[in-house]
Amino acid sequence: MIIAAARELAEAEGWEAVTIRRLAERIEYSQPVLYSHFKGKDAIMAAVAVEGCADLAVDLRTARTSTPDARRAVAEVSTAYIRFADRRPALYDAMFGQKLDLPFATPQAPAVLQAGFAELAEAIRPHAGSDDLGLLTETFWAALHGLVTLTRGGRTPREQHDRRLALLLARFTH
Amino acid sequence: MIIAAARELAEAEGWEAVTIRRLAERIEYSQPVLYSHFKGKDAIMAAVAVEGCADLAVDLRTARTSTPDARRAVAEVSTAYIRFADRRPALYDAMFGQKLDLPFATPQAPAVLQAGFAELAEAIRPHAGSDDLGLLTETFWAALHGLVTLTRGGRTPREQHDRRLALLLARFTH
DNA sequence: ACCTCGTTCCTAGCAACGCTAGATACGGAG
DNA sequence: CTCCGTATCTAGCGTTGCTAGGAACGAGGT
Repeated sequence: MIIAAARELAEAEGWEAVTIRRLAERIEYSQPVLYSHFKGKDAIMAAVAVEGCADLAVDLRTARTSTPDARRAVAEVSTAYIRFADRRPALYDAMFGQKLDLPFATPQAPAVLQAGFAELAEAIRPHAGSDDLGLLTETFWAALHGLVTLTRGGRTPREQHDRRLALLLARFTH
Repeated sequence: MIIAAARELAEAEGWEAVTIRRLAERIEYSQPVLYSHFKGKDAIMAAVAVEGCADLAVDLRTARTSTPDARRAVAEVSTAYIRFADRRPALYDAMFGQKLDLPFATPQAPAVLQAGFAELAEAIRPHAGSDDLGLLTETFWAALHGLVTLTRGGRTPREQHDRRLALLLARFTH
């Protein structure tokens, strides 16, 4: 209930509107109850983020397996990634925007997280050449993440988002 | 005084430690005085961010003009960018991390901001080929920004940062 | 039937936050 | 000597994350 309420509220009004008091009110318990389930607000956000990772992994997988063409697959995965960030800004924010004490690039990372990364890696693999797949995937991921955050923050005009993505893809596929 | 105090405090303890009360205490005035100079905390952060943009532009310029070799120039500019983000995390955060009501990719954008972007663009220009220089610069910038934020947020291990940058450069220069 | 005990939940409160209303001190202009 | 705009203050509002301490309640033993 707590996670669901936090997610709904965040997606509806943004994370700054998510307060312990409002969550408590919404689930019809008092505030201290939340602290007996989570260490604090950050832990609740982390839980929502993990849910979000699972969703993203699903999106990426269906995008990647939607076509046998290796070049189109990367494009599909990329647009799926960007679309996810675009349609679920609060979720994306919890996952990749904030400080978040989740183990990420380590074996203890949540499985859903590794699954999403693996989808990206599989899409990239045909274009890796002799480069290290893991590192290349991280680099490509960073580029996607940068496009998303700069556009979202208003640093980069939204209009030509597609053309920027095309430029990126042109440099990462061959 | 306000901007200087905010910047020092942010660089020393991070933005979450920067409160109006502490700033007021540090400059030895009462809190309302700050509100007669800035509309609110966000405006103070924006002012610090503009200062940071000027600093970054200087760093990028000296990096770009440090070598006549076009390929090395991009590399120098990139490492300068990353180093700036690494050594002044709070400043970088104010500039590109937060919501920030500054005009960015418009003619009204602060001159210092456009100056920094122009340095990036000049470094990229020799490798643009037939691509639109502005869009390509934005894309490259996004990739750098992604590398910075993912590493900073712990999403990507810091160790092989250099190799990731090398991969990125290999794809953006030719 | 009664007492005990762990669990679950609540009311109440702390310290800190961003921000604002209203009052006060002070200097130059008439 | 008065007036008035400016600069500054004290005090306080409403909100935040989080916690201390106590009340209610069901299971288990005597």
